[in-house]
Amino acid sequence: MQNNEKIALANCERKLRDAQATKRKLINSALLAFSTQGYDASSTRGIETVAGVKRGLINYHFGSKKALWKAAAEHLMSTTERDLGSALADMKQIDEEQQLRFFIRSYVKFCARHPELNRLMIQEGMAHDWRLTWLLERSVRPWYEQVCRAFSRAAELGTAPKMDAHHFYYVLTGAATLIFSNAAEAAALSGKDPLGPETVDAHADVVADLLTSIRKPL
Amino acid sequence: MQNNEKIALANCERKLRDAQATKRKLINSALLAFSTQGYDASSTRGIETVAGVKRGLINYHFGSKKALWKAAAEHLMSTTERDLGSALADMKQIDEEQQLRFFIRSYVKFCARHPELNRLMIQEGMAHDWRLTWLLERSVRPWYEQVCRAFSRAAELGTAPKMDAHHFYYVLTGAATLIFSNAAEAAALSGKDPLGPETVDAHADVVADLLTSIRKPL
DNA sequence: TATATTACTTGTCGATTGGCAAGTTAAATG
DNA sequence: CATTTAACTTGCCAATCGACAAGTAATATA
Repeated sequence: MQNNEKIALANCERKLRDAQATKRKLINSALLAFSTQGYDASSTRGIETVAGVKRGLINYHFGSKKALWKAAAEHLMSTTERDLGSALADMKQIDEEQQLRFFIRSYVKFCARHPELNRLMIQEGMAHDWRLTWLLERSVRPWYEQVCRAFSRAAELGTAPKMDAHHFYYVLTGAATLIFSNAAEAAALSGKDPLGPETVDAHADVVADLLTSIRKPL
Repeated sequence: MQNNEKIALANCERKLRDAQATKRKLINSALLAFSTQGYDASSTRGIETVAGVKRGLINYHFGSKKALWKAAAEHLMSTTERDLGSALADMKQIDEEQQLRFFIRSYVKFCARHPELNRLMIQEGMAHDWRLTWLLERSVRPWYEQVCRAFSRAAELGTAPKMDAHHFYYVLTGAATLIFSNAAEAAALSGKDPLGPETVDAHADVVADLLTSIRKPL
């Protein structure tokens, strides 16, 4: 009896796990398509093919293309909050004068690990439809205010250059991410892999040097 | 006779001008669609509707969607070269130590006047297909080398911050353009028009201050 | 063992896509 | 005035789109 129950439970879990695996594969494939091609240019059939699953499973598991986009965006944003959140927790352990520099370097390295985040923001930031509204309320506005607060604290300490916080946000975001968002172009221009560890580290240093008014320690 | 000839010539020119007007309207509409929605998400029927012309005229005047893209991109790139070229000619008239600052401010203000340029580059810079190849050979590579040369000259004068030219290119381009490319998002976050003259001028100052190591004159 | 549920599969629908071809219209030409 | 040409118009085509519905197969439950 107990044995049968365990087997039944294991089967149930395996079945659930397989369904979760299908959803996970679809979300990863959707994220790739939506961030690089945009929402309208991404076909559900193409997303299913890249995910390696049968046609129709998007509508079965998510109900619609719109719901798939929301699930994929939610997955990306929660991943972002988890990864960047732990970096920001580490930040508070270090010397206050170095915090802005640490923040910027962490942000640049995160953007290199997840270029799909900024690609999606670029795709959806140009026109104001339901997807930009969703992104703004779900994560962009909180993140924007967090960056502005970090900048204001650094400005009080004198570790940030003098400028308006709004311009700082777009200078930081643009300077930090374009080389990764446009990796294909950057690779063709330089001959090097923009997402390789050396380039990422060098870029993080450049952006941090520019956007902090004190020099990095030896 | 001479009068008739003049009338005939005028009629001929009017006919030709109307055809040119149709092509111009289609190119402007195509540029808007391709830069904000991307190539695949832009429909030829939609482009014709926005242009206010009848269905079928894209294939009549350009032959195919691909040829329309090339014509629109060529128009944008020649406009860019003309506008930025005159700014760069003005640059050589001023004090050499102020040239990098003037260059950056001119570039930022141009990007605000023509956000479709950087939007198109972002759309096409993510994946390496025939459109990125076309853009690279037609204009990106020459412009990239021009920026790198301007940076190197400024570095010799000591007016540029110390960094690799490739990183300078992407820091400048990203910092200068994201606030305009993502104007819908930036407007929602700040409540102000990112393309308005005050915001553009403030942004040009911020980027120029950051990317030149000497202060602006009184 | 019979039934129900979950996960997946497949056929089909109406709408939209880019492109072609056979038109029409009007001005230019001889 | 007859003919040609340039500019535009429209009907149609195969392919693809998102979505739905009617399946199948395997597992869970009673």
